[in-house]
Amino acid sequence: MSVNRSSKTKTAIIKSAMELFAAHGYKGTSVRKIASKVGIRESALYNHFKNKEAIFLTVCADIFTTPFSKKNVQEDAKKGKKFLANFVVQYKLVSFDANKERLFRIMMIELLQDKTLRKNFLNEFHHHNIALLSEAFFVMMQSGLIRSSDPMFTANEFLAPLFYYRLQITLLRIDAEPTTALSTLFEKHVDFFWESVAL
Amino acid sequence: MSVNRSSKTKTAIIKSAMELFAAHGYKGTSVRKIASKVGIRESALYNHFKNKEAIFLTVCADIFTTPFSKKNVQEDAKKGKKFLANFVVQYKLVSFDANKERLFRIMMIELLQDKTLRKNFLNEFHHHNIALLSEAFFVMMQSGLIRSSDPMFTANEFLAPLFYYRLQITLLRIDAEPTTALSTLFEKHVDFFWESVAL
DNA sequence: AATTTATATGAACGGTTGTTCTTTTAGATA
DNA sequence: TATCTAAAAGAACAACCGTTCATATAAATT
Repeated sequence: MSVNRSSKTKTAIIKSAMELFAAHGYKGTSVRKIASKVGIRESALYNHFKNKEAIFLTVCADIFTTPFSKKNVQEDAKKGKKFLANFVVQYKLVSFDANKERLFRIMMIELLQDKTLRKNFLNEFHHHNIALLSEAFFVMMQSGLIRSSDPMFTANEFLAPLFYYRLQITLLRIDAEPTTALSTLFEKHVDFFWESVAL
Repeated sequence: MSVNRSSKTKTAIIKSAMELFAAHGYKGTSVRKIASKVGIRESALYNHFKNKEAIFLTVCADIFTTPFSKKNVQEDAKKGKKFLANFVVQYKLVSFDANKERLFRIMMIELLQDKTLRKNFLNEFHHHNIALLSEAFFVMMQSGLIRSSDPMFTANEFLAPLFYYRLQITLLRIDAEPTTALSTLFEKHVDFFWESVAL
């Protein structure tokens, strides 16, 4: 099948493009540099993608896919601290995943320039997590596990440090600097947070 | 004095350049667009600045100037919650200052692409605040105002949400969306945090 | 008022950008 | 093996980039 060769270079294009976009952003990445990295000419790219933006959109396709499902939140939240610990473990895994990290870099670079990305960040990334955590905290409050308060605000206070630590890790890893000191922050955050809300 | 006319256009260049850099980043801002916004030709820019980078560096000159001085921390920290409330008030003022907001946007856009900026962010922005807060929390712990813990970690937990809220405000304001819901988060954070650490 | 000095203009440069086109090449089909 | 098809190459394009330079202009100095 001719599909094989075609899809093979298409995959190579996406891979190379992702690395370049993550390093230099959309404007800083030219179609020639992508093609060169793949090992083909720039004109050959157009056999696989309509234009540069199409490449970018394909690269960014699952930039907001999240491991956090709303499924079973009502039940899982009753586990209290264990629920939060599990949430943080998954958040940490994503933070240290090479591919997810590249997408995170792209997101942070384009976040302030691309309105669509910005909207998706707030909806898919922020609000999704806040909604999930809010629901969980609401359950915990009703179950008497934590002290009563505004669940959404509690969710914000819990999520914010995770994002900040992830950003720091990303920044350090760009320059290949060690992140060992930061990796324990996630678990410490759960302990600190739980101590402050638990009844 | 000829200085007058010169410095007038130089100021205009910096102003226009800052707005464009904040909106479209370094690569997305051309010297022609800066000149056009000022109302002069691109060649005239070079009478005031050596090159594009010199304009950018001038714009970014006080990107990391902070209202938080280490002066009197030892004494002020003894006020406990009031110290934190004051810190947050200043942080909030900076977040809603139009000029500081533009610089913050530029910083966030270039942070993942410009190594120097990244280094300065970690040193001047992050570590500076963490050092200041660490010192304050250490004093509070010794004074018996808050429960003993790692001061630096406590500082991280206190600072992280502030940054996250500021980022959200920035993102919303780019699209001219209301930020009223977010403006109260700063004060709520102080209350929430103090309740979790106070003895 | 005449001269000097600094700022603005307009054209031009070499280079890069995204994209399109025709031609060549290589793999799949018959 | 001959034919068809899809991917690659190579050249070219118009537009834009940062920067330079000779020239014109307006302001400041004498």
